[in-house]
Amino acid sequence: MLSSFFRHYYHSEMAAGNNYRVPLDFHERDQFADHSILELPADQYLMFDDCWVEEDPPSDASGSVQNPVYQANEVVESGGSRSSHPDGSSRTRERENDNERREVRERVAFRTISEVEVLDDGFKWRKYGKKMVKNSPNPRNYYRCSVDGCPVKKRVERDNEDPRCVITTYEGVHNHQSSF
DNA sequence: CGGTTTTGACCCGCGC
DNA sequence: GCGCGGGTCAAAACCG
Repeated sequence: MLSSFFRHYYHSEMAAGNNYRVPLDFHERDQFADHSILELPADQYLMFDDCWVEEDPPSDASGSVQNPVYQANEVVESGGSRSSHPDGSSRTRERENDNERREVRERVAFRTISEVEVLDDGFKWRKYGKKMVKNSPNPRNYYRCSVDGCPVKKRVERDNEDPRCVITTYEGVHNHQSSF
């Protein structure tokens, strides 16, 4: 399940007064351009359906929660069954037997209005690559969680159209706590 | 000195 | 097979 780092991400960003736009159904596409985008004001919380159940539940979510949003797909192992998805917002991609290449892979992408490219989300990241992307003057940066054995990766790039935005994509689930 | 960044090379899947 | 796009490796440079 998506875990606490998303929350940290949001909290830190909200503290900074930023707005979010969350792409839906992200994992189906390769480009961001086609995504349907949900915008939310900085004072609203997001909730990824089952994601923040573990540790410190909803003291914060209590209020208005906007529904959201996004949840990525195939998962597995380790968390045990994923709950089926409530509102049909997410894709269920039935890949029938995909050759057991099941790694834990969950992906979430955020588009954030921010001057800074790397936002502090409570985790330590080590950069391992940088690429120029097609149709964009901006490079894309690849990061891996510094904690050893942790499979989480993230990629950061500045939005092509609307350079005020930074697109951050997280992939995977941390196997440890954040440093907060 | 240990961890991180940099950066070109490499690798892999896909379409032609 | 080849080229292209996207993702990763790894060695050297860098930095606290």
